[in-house]
Order: sequence, then C-alpha cells, then structure tokens
Amino acid sequence: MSHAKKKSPATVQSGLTMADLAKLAGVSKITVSRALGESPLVTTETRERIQALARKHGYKLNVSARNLRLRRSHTVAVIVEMKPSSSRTMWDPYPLSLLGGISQELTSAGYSVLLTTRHDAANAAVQAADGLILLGQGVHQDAVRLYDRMGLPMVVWGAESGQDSHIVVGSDNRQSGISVAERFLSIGRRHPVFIGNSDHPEMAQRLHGFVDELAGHGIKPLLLQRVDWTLESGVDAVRSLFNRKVRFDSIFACSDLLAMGAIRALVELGMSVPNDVSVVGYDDTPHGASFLPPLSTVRQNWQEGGVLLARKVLALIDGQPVASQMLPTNLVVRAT
Amino acid sequence: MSHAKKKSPATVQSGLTMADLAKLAGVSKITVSRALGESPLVTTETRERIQALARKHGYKLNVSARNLRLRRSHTVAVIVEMKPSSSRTMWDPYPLSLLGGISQELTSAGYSVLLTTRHDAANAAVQAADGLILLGQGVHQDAVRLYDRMGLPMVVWGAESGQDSHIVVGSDNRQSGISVAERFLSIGRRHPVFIGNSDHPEMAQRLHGFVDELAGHGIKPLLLQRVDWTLESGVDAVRSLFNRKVRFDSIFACSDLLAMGAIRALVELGMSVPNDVSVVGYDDTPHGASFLPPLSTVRQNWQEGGVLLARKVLALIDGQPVASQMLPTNLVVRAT
DNA sequence: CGAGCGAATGATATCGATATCAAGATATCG
DNA sequence: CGATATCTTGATATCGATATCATTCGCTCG
Repeated sequence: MSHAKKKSPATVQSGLTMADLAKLAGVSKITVSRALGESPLVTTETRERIQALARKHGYKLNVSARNLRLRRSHTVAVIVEMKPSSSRTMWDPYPLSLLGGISQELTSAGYSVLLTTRHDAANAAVQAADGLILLGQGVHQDAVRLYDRMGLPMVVWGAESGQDSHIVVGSDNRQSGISVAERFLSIGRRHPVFIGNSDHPEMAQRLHGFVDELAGHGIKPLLLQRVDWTLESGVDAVRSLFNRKVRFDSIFACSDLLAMGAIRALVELGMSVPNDVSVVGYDDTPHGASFLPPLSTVRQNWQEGGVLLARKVLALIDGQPVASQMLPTNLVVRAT
Repeated sequence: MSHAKKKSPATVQSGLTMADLAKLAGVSKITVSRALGESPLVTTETRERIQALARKHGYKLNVSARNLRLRRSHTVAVIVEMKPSSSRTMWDPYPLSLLGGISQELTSAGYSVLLTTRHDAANAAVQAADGLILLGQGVHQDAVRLYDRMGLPMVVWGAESGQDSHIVVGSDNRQSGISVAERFLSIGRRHPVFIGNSDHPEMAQRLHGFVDELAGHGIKPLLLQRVDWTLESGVDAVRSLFNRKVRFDSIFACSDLLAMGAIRALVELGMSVPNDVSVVGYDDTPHGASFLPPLSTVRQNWQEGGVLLARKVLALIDGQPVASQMLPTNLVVRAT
C-alpha cells in the first residue's frame, strides 16, 4: 500500500520525504536523517552523497514532523504591544529595529520568529513556543506577569524593576539620566526640568538617574509629568512652565518629539536655545538630527538590543544561566 | 506498554494530550478531536462536556502534530526588507503598522505569523509556510521574483507593475499623484516640481499620476531625482533648483522628510511657504503634522493595508480567486 | 583462530493529531 | 414488526522525522 504513492516529482510541490530520499540513496530513513543532521554516526562518504542527493532533488525538511518528534517548536514568540490607533508605539521606529536584531539572531540559530500582538497571545502557537520575547510592554507590568505564568523562558525589553523573576534587557535608562545630568552640570545649568511620564518604568529610571546625579550637587530638578510624547505635549509643557513663572535653564525630555516641541515653545516665547535653555531629547530620531537647531539627544542601540534579547532567550531555552543586562546609551551632543 | 505513561499531571508542563483527555472523558481520541474542533458529528452534550474538561485541565493543542497530519503549517511568512544600518526602511514606521494589521487578521483566522528578513528567507520554516507576504521590497523586484518561484500563495505590498503574476496590495500611488496635481492646479500653480526616486516603483506611480494629470492641462513638471529620502536631501534638492535658477511654484515630495527639508531650504532662501511655493509631502508622519508650518501630505492607511494583505493571502490559500487592490489615500491639506 | 570490540547501518516504535471506514445505537417507515 | 436510514462513536492507519536498540561487518588482539 505504502508503495502505491507515485507522485510525479514535479507535480506535487516538493513532496519529497526522507523515506523517498532513502529509497533513492539505497539506505534507510534514519541514515538519511543522520546524514542531513551532521551526525558523526555516518561515514563522511555517505553523508556527502546523501546531502548532494537532497540538494539535487530540493529536499525540504518537514518542520512539523521534526518538532512533533522532538517535542519542541523551535519557535520564539515575540509579543509586541501594538495599539490600534496612532499612538506612540505604533509609529515608533524602535520595535522594528529590535525586531530586526531579534529575527536575525534567532533565524541564524535555526529558530523561527512568531510575531503576535498582545491581544492574540492566547494563541495555541504562542503557547507552544519554546520561548517568549516581550516588547513595548512598558506600562503594562500586569501583562508581563500574565505571560510569566506560562512558565516559558521569557525575556522582556524594558526597565529592570528589581522585583521581577524574569530576565530584562534594555537600555541603561538610569545611566542615561545620569549622563544628561552630568552634561547639564558641566555647562553650568542649575535649574533643570524633566519632561516625561514617571509611571513608565523606563522613563522612571531616567528620572531617577537624573535626580540622583543632580542631588549630589544639591540640585533638585522639576518634574513635569506628561503622558503623551507628542510635539504638542512638549510645546504645552514649556508653556505651562512659563505660565507658572518657573525659572529653568535646561530640559531633559523623554522623547525627541517632546524635546522639539519644547524648543519650539521656547523660541516662540522669545528664549534662545541653547543660550537660555539647554534641551536634550531621547531616541535620536532622524528628524531630531535635522532639526533646527540640531537636537542633542540620547541614542539607544536597538539592533544590538534585539540581538541580545534573542541570545538571552536562546540561552534560557538551553538551560544556561542568564542575567538581565542593560545596554549603554550614547549622549549625542549637538546644538541644543 | 502504551498504558505505562503515568505522568504526574502537575510535574510535566501541561503535557496533556487528546488521548489523556479521552481517557478522562471516557471516550476515544477521535471524539475529543471532533468535540474540540466544533465538528457536527458529536452531540452538543458531549462536545460541551469535553470542552469543559479541556478548559479545566488547561489542555493545549499540539500544533506540530496537527500540522503534520493536515499537511499544512497554518503559517504565513512575512518577509521584511530590513537593511542592517540606519537606512530608511529601518526607521520607517510603516512596516510596523502593516505588521499590526497583518498579525491581527491572520491570528484571528487561526494562522501564525512567521517574521523573517529577506536574508533569512531560505529558512526551512519559511518554505513550509502556507503563504507569503512581502513588505518593503520596493526596489528589489528581483527578490520578488525569487520568492515567486517558491510557488506559494504570495501577496506583495507595493506598486502594481502590470507584468507580474503575483497579487499586489498597496496604496493607490497613481491616484495620489493625480490628487496632488489637482490640488496644485486648483490653487493656480503652473510650475510644479516632483522630488523622489523614479526607480522606486511606488514613487514612479506617484510621478506618473502627477505627470499625466498635469499634462492634461499642458503642464510638464520638473523631476528632481533623489535617492535618499532624508531631510538633508530635501534641502539639497531645493538648493540645486535655486542654483540652476529654475522657476517653480510647487513641490510634491515623496516623503515628509524630503518635504520638510525642502521647506527649510525655501525659507532659508527667502521664499515663503505656501505663498511663493506650495509643498506636499507623503506619509503623514507625526512630525509633519506638528511642523511649522503644518505640512500638507498624503496619508496612507497602513493598518488597513495590513489587514487587506492578510485577507488576500488567506483567500489565495483557500483557493479563491483574488485580485490586486490599491487602497485610496487621503490628501491632507494643512498649511503648506 | 576465535572472542571481542567498534563502526556503520537498519528495524521498529513513537511524537499527537485527524481521515477513513466500520460498527453500534436509535429512529423512521411501509 | 422488521428493515432501512440516521446519528453517534470508535478502531485503525497515517502524516514525516528521530530515539532506541539490534544487527552486521570488519578488524584487532590474546
């Protein structure tokens, strides 16, 4: 019966199995499996013969079958927080760069990248994943905890919260805050303002670094809480400072958009950047570099972050010990 | 022998199979399969009983096993062109929005989204996919052809080239060009300039629409070829126009960055926007909306595009007839 | 020269789900 | 009331790869 499968080789879309290859090579299935799997159990000669045969006939491994037998999916699920509207995350470039790094690293390790949004993550395929990478979960610590309970190897992009059981990879937000503070101090600024959302873990870290470093010099910055990271929000923030007649000479904004908005408002209000007020943004977006005046900002290395995220999950899957890690950032000093 | 598997239910990580469920319910595996698969072949009563049991014990379908048996992967591979450096595609927001739409639609149809970069696409998992979606392949028609040969259902984001065998979904670039032309004509502009890369299929379509519509009014726009879509490139373009003493009164730039660069150069050269020169950009980036003056631009609906891409692949996989489709764009008239 | 050893290969069972066909239970009809 | 149609369930084979144990063959060494 099983010999009755006479598929015309070109008709059926590459329906070549190991059994077929085995017959062609005059060996058994298992030998084919070993030959293709670089097992040392077969002669170099047979291995090469079979590999050549496989190449010639365009043999393709059936991933499902292998995964079934091996009881692993060779898949890492990447869960991205994507809000449906034009909110920040949706427009921000960073997930894509991160994704690039992740995809590159995982694929070259023979893993697949399964992309899902937070809402869909109950998916059977996600639950079958060998590991999990969470992106953009910043505000949703509860979501993180939810996935944590799935018991899978998991790495999260974001800020270290100290109390979490999972591995975190992110930019060194705290150090960023310190660097900006140092910069402000070095150019003699004494009345700094921080614009951002302190409820957001990553921004909170920046704030802490900023505050702590300044405190060492007896300076207490003003926190201007802003939930939106839009340009308008930056404009608005500076106006409110002005209306409240607050004295300030430097601004650390948590996004380039906020920073540019702030600068615009400053200029409108007759102040000079950077003479009267220094401004530093965050993210090093292309707009910032071309802004007038060119924006000083903090740059994160997304690509490398993605690679690191991937390496950590793989190590976890492999049972190796893994630690959280924060990537250094660069303070890019331009004109502001 | 096969009865010897006594796994302690809590120890093994959710190692519950249909066979286990069957034993618990006192039925056969196949009945469980049918009950969970909403098959009409089982009584409503048993179906519900088994579903409840499955929920209670946290049963999880083994995707590999099902895919193996069904000879399909229930997976659509999304191949994204991601250049390693800080090139446009890397930073552009659009792939993420597209990805959002794709992921949403595919996941809710029970499919998985396999993310890969162009380089990794020889991957076994990709070749096992039931369908392919290509993003950001704009310039690389050769790449498209390569995947086309895999013989999988395939949908490409981009511009319709007329000679291709595959399905294309994209924004109606040609209509966009027409709309901008109409706009320029309606406000009495007679010396329009197009800034962009005519080698890029999507931009070429915009150019054609633009040129054709203007030709109907006896006007021939000037094409300013620019490979980079940066702000600097826009500045540079306008300067070169100025140096060549070209007369112009309107600019259609193929990206918001180009447009903003152009405007900056215009202002520097003492011209007024929009009094002397009208400018329209492309993409409706958040920066553009907040630009001073607020940028007029063409908006594409990425999210919807993603959903549409997904629906088309699914239809193709399903064997239904499918046609290419171009999504309408919106000309957002602001101050420029 | 035969026991014993290692290298290379193979036969079989198995991973977990579903298609197919068979069979038992129940209902319907003349 | 018996026969056939319908409904529900089950036994078995199967998808394609790999782990395990068995087997074959050639070779070394006492």
